[in-house]
Amino acid sequence: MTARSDTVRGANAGRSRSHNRRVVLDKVRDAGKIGRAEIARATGLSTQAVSNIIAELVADGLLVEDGRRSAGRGLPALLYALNPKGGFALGVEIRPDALLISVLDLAGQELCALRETLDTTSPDWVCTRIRDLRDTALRSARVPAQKLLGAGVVLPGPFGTTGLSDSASELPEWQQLDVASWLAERLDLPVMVENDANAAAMAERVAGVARELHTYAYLYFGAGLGLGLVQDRRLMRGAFGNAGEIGHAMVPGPDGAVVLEHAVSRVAAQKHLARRGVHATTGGQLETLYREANPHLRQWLDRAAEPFSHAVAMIENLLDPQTIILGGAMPEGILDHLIDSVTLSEHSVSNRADRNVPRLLRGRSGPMTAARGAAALVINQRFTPQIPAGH
Amino acid sequence: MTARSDTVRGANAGRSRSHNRRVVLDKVRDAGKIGRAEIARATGLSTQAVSNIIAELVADGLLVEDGRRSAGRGLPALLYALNPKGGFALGVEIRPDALLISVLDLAGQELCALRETLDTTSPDWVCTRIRDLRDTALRSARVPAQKLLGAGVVLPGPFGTTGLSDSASELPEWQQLDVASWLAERLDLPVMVENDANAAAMAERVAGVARELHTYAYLYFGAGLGLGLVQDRRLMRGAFGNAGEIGHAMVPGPDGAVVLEHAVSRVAAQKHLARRGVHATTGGQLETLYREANPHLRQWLDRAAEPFSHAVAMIENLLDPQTIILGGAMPEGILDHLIDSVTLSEHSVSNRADRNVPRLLRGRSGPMTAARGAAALVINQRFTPQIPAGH
DNA sequence: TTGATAACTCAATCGACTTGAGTTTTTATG
DNA sequence: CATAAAAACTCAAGTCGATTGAGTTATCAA
Repeated sequence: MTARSDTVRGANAGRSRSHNRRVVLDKVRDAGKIGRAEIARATGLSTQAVSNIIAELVADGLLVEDGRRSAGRGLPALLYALNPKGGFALGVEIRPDALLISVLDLAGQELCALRETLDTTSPDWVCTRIRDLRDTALRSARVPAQKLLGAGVVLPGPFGTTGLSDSASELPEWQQLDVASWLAERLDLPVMVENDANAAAMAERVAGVARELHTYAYLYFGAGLGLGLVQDRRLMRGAFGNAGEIGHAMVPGPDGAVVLEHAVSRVAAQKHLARRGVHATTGGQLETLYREANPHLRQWLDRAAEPFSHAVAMIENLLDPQTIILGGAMPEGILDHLIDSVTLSEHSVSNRADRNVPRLLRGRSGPMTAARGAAALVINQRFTPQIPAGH
Repeated sequence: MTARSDTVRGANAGRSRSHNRRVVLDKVRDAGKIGRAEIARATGLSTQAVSNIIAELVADGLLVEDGRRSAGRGLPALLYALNPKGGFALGVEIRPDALLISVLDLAGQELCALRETLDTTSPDWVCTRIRDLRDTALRSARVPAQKLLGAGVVLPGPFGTTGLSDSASELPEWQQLDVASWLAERLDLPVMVENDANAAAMAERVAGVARELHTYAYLYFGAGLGLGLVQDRRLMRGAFGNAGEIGHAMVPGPDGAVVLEHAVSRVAAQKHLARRGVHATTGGQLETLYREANPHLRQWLDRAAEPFSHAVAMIENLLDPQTIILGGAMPEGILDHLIDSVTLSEHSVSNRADRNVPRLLRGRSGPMTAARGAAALVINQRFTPQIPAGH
């Protein structure tokens, strides 16, 4: 499914321009407002080049002029900012039981979120549903179709047939398909496909706690537990697109080694509760139980702390991220509780004096993170210089 | 020590050319011999552009013409190959007790390897020793100094003050220093600094089992256990250059959770043997014990298998590499034994039908891997297109 | 023998960045 | 308050490097 880059492409004038557009957009994005001269200094481009690129971006509607700023002597700089309405992205999350749609603007604001239950998951049927929901969403968000920059699609990983494939719960009919090009043709849009954790990581980068981070990990609570890895602004996907399958790692727990996601995940919590006669099928119910300080849930949290701490230590030492973000389909209170209850290893490369970000953060994107992240993939791509790869 | 990229640089004609030179070199390297037209097709450049670049590379001595190849009709292609003598790299490994030097040619062949015991490790003293050994090595390898492309330096990680810093065993005087620029000035060469595992990973890419791989992990047996991560030809260094500190991960073992490198590392084996009255301080002694089927060593290997298997599973599921390479200061027989004794989890993203590389490989670079890898960093850099970053 | 095919070269063109001179606006200074 | 320094920006020319298209050469197949 996920072809890997075996050859890197050469550069030419056109590809330089496209790279430089991204560089400029990225700089504007992270500065908020910024003048040409400052961009030129930061990027090593001449002010003239920046001027030309900005003129183009303004003409395309991606940037807008936004005031002046005087910094001491000299002509005050004309500032530019992102035009949130300059482009939009469609996010699609396909689950075995439901279809979720999100529309984001360039600034990462969610303009519309839709959800629909799926009875069948055949690609053709799902595709017609996506098209319907897309149209509904665009109407409600008042977004003209031609301003859609692309679509991101989240499918349950892992991709390809691997030892983790567990076809019962997943989307067997989709595994054989080159989803990106299949959907691109039918939606008439560029399409990017990712797993939930990677998408969620991008949601936080585009409009969440990771806005100013370039290297971080995102622990995604879905059915199981996934990890999205961002290194230097780009997703680390591994050789086959399946990096981050942390849920199956064995970690030490209170009663010996356990599979991480058997100890720390929403399903794990629900099973723990069910065995004690407490049934919580929705996130809302879990949240209520947490607020009511349900003793069984507390017990589960207490038992989850140790394996969770080991997972955090493992991620820190293997990946040396700026921070680890927690999010996904788990009530915020519970995520915060996990963060508070973790034993942060002193024996970690992340235990450093000069850090300016907490070692753990809770994400902001809430339960629709994956669909939102799917759209964020598209937006992030516009802002992140790529090494052009593959054919 | 390791400044991180906060801004990506813009492209211009000159930087495009430098990118394209790397792209062409990389293609020649992995094809062995190749003609202009094929490079053009593979990279998306015009044949004319490839011609110009090749002319430049030939003039610089990096490529040589190497025969013709006829593929059916049409003019047979003039083939080009790397000129191994077109450039050389110096590799330096600085350990608390010794200094190791390696000189590689462009093809990754080692022309000279030197080792010297260090009594003191003050930067000034070490620097003079490096200069001396460099001169000796260049003389013995008959390499003119002006053909040195740069120097790679391996220092014991982790970099910066972290929870893993264990200053007793390391090089405290070096921690405060910006080693790369400090040495660059004194050696009058571009200098790159990495930890041992990352360097070792590059050694295998430049002239070992990873020649044709782009995404893999390297488990490095030094004093402890480190992990070098290569994703899409580039080292994954984490936010602070300390990614891959796997040795401190807690993994399940035969008697409960253990620190991985307490179970699987050269020091672990030596301690195990010492407790049983067998003293093996050198790699050679370990190798002899292994060949003699020493029961204590066998017992250690048996006990190491489980934690090692967990580590492998963890790496596979977190990073989805093409393969995991084992190497470093551990006798080959023992590495092979570990590879044979590992229980490869079926429950892994690496368990896939379409793989064409074994899940585990032993590296080829032997005990001087890190110094050799240091030099390989320089060579790899010439071949690997970079996203230009930072100021 | 002849034509198709492929690799390669030459010369012209083009796109995008850089350079340097000049304009405008603001602030600091005497 | 006048003036000079400083900074942002624009204009026009120059340069670098890739592309394009026509032309040459060598090989193979019919």
